[in-house]
Amino acid sequence: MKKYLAISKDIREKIFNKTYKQGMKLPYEYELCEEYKCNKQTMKKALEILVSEGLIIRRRGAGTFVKNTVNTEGTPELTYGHYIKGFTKHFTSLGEVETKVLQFNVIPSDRETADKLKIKKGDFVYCIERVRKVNGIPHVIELMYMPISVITNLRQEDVEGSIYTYIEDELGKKIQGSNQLIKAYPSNEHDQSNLGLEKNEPIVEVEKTAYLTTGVPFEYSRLRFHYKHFSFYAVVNKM
Amino acid sequence: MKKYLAISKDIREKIFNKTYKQGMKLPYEYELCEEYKCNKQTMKKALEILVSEGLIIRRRGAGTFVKNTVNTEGTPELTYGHYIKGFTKHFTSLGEVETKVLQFNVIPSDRETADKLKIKKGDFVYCIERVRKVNGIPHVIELMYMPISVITNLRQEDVEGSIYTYIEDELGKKIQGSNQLIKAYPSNEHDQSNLGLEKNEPIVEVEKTAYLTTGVPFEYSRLRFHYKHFSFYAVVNKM
DNA sequence: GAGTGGTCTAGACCACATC
DNA sequence: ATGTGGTCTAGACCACTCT
Repeated sequence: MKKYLAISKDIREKIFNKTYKQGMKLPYEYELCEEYKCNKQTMKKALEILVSEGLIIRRRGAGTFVKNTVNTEGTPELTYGHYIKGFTKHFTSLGEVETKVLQFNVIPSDRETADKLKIKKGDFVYCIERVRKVNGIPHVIELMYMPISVITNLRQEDVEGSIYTYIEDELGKKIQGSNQLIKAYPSNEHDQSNLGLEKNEPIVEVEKTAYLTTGVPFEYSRLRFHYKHFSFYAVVNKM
Repeated sequence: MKKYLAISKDIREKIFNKTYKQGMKLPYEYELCEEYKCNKQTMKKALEILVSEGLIIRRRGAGTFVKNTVNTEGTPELTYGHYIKGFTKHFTSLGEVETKVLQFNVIPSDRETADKLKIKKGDFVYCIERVRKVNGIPHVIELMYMPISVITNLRQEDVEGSIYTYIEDELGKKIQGSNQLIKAYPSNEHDQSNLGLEKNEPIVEVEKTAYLTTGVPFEYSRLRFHYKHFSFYAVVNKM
């Protein structure tokens, strides 16, 4: 285990433990270095993680403090947040994940899909449409495109389960991350019937391009969430 | 200017310049160190910024590469994104910002507002409701609460302009950041008449708690955006 | 095996808020 | 003026990818 991750984990726990309470000043950097037997830079890196998570703030000349706004009760991390591991792993803690496959075809890519996936227009892609439910409640309609040259031999049974698990465990490829554009729209009839929405109720669309550690894009998708099952929590630190 | 910011700025420009093109390998770390006459750690910090912006990826044993998904044409940064500087500064490049004040009162805080602002229920807060327009087009209805003990002597003319400018320039206080929860909802009649929405069109609500560098919360607000004028771009890197 | 980037240390000096 | 956290350097060693 990397030292800076171990340290940040320990201090994070102390914040949730209320060993370090809201608004409280943490020991000075050099004291923490002694406590954890590490160098200044390592401690800095550990604390930077907690800053980016919105748990602490650091002020030159003053010290390091637990933020007043920390929610030490239930973590609000049921939110969309860092959804990179895929739907299954993200929601599996909440209940039973079910998948209904609406479409599973191989088609020639159109201009936009080809652009996003950095392939040639007309190159074949999987076109997958699925409804994902948690405890029987529909959360999202996923419309995904994946190049058959990258994600090889995808089968119906993989599509009914976790595609990300297939990519990582079966194909042995590593996922790097994704770019996501989040917007809201009025729902259409397709959304309404599949997600159980009223006519005036909206969806939140996430347009997502995901790629492997090699830099190769492997997924372009449009995820249409029931508005009640989408929230995004962001911590914004100035500069 | 900090060295690592200067370096990351220069390399960022080279990516947008196409001096470094999509998918291209950057020089090795030690070569970049020589080029910019800096230490390994400083270069690492500079490149980390570009990683977090989604412009490059680094792979141990392989090298540093410009991402294939970089949009080197128009920056998509008209998005909500890092909206910390406040609406005025964020949108001022897009056109003329107008503000219509619907409410400007001092009221006793309710339980929820007091909790968020870490004050006692009943402590007085400014209650401000404004419609913000860009080039005459309404973008958002802002409903804001600020403790009168923190944001002192706010006047009608400040509320008609930029409150953030008042806080920083007149009061000389520094803004640290904010926590934001983003969700979509069907619009109500108030939204429809003020934002020019049809009955079936939604809004995106941002629930925001902002605080000063001292850790003191100074703003709790609910921003209701016209759905066409809200988008959020996120780069998610695994782990 | 060669060559990448990642982690960690030790120490000098700087910028900033107020102990 | 003091004492915080921030930046920068120099160098050792480790982990991973690609032949």
